[in-house]
Amino acid sequence: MDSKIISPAVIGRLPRYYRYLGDLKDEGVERISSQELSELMKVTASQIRQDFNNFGGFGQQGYGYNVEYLYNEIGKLLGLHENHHLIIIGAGNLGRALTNYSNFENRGFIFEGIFDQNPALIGKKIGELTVMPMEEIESFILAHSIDIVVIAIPKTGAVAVADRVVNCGIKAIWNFAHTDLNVPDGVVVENVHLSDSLMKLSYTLSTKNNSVD
Amino acid sequence: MDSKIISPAVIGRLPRYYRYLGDLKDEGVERISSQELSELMKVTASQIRQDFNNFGGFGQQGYGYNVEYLYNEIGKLLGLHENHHLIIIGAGNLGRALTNYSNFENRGFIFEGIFDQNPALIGKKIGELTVMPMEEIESFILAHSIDIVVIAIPKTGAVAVADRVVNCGIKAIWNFAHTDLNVPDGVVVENVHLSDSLMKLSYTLSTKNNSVD
DNA sequence: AAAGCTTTGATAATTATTTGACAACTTATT
DNA sequence: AATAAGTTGTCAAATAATTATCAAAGCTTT
Repeated sequence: MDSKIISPAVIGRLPRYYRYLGDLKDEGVERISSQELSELMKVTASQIRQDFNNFGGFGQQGYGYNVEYLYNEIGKLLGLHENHHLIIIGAGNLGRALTNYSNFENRGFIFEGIFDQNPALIGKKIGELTVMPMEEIESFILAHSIDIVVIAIPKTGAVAVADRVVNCGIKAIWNFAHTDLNVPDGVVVENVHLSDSLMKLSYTLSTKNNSVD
Repeated sequence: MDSKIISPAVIGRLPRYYRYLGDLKDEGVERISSQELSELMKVTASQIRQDFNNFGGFGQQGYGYNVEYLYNEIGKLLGLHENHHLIIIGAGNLGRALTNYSNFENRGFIFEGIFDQNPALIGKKIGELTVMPMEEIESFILAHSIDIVVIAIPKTGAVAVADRVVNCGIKAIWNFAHTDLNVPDGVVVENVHLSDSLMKLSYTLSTKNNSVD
C-alpha cells in the first residue's frame, strides 16, 4: 500500500526499539517521551522521532508515546503479528543451538523441521524435531508452508541449497554460512557472518592497543 | 601511531574484503583490479579504492592489487596477525556451538576456557575444554592472558558478568545476550543479537508481501 | 476555560558516506 | 623508444543519514 522506501538504517534500529519497549512494558511503564527513551537507549531524541515518523508517527504532542501501543505497532512492522514457519538446513552445532533457542518461538518463529546430509544424524531427535534427509527439503517446504529457510551448513554446500529452496518459492533466507548467497530479485537474505563479527571486534581491539598504549 | 579515524562503514566492510581475497588467493589469482573485484563483490570500484585508501593504498597504478599482499595487509588491519585468547561464558547450546566452531582457530582466535553456573555442567567436556564454575572467571582471565570474552548466557546475568570481566581489565566483549551491555569508555562490545537479525528478515518479508502481492 | 508546560512532527542544517571523474603513473605493445 | 591501454589515488559532486530547531498541538493545572 504505502510503498514509501524506508532506509536500511531505520529498519536496522527497529528491533532494538522493540526490545527496549518490551522491557518497559514489562516494567509497567505506560508512557515515555522521546527524550526519556533517548537517554535509556543512548541515541538522540531527534533520531527516535525521525525514525518513528517514517511510519506516520505513533506519538502525541505534549504526551509522548504510549509504550504498549508503540510496542505493538513496531511488532506489526516487524511482521511479528503473524507466525513464520522455518526449517533449518544443517544439524551441526549451530543448527542444534538454533533449534533449541526457544526464544524465537515466543515471537512467532516456529521451527518446523531440520535437515542434514550426514546419514548418521538422520532420524535423531533435536529438541522436538527429527533430523530429515536433504532430499526431502522441497516436499517439506511445500507441505508445511515454510516461509523462512535457515542455512547452517558449511559454505561449500550453501549456495547450492539456497538455489534449491529459492526454486521452491522461498523468499527469505537466514544465512549463517560463511559465504554470500546469490539470489534473484525478490528474495531476501539476512546474513549472520560470525567470523566477520569477531574480526570487527579484533580490529577495534588491535587499533585501540596501537593508538592508546 | 597514525590515529586517523576510520569510519565504521569502512571497518564493517573489511572482513568481507578479507573473505573474498582469501578465496581468490586459494584459487591462485595473483592480481586483481578494483573493477574486477567490484563485479565479484557487487559494489562500486570507487568504493573499493576509497576504502583501501583509508589505510594508505595497497595498489599500484596500471597494475591493480596483488591479491596475496592485500589479503595479508587487511588481515593485519583486522588484528589477525596475532593470536587472541578467548573464554566463553555460558555452556548452553550457543556456547557449545561456538566452542566447536573450529573455523575461528584458523584465524588466531583460541578458545581457552568455558564457564557455566549450572553445577550439572561443571566438569563436563565440550570439545577440548572442560566447563568451569563462574567463580573462577577472574583468576582464569588473569592466568591465561585472556583478551576477548564471549558472553553466551541469557540476558538476566549478562550485565553482571560483563561488569566482572571489565573489572578484570577485559577490553573486548563478543556479546550474544539479548541485551545491551553498558561498559566504560575504552571497552569494545560487538553484539550479535540473533533475534534482531531474524526480525529484520521478517520485516522485509512482510513488507514485500504487502507491497508486491 | 484559560494559561503555561511539554512534546511531537516537520523542516532545515549539518555531517557522513558513496559515487563519479580525471590526472598521474605503470604496464604492455609496436 | 615511443605510444597506447589500463588502473590507481585523489579530489569533487552527489546522495544519504543524523542532528538541531521550532511552530503547532496536546496535556495539566488552576
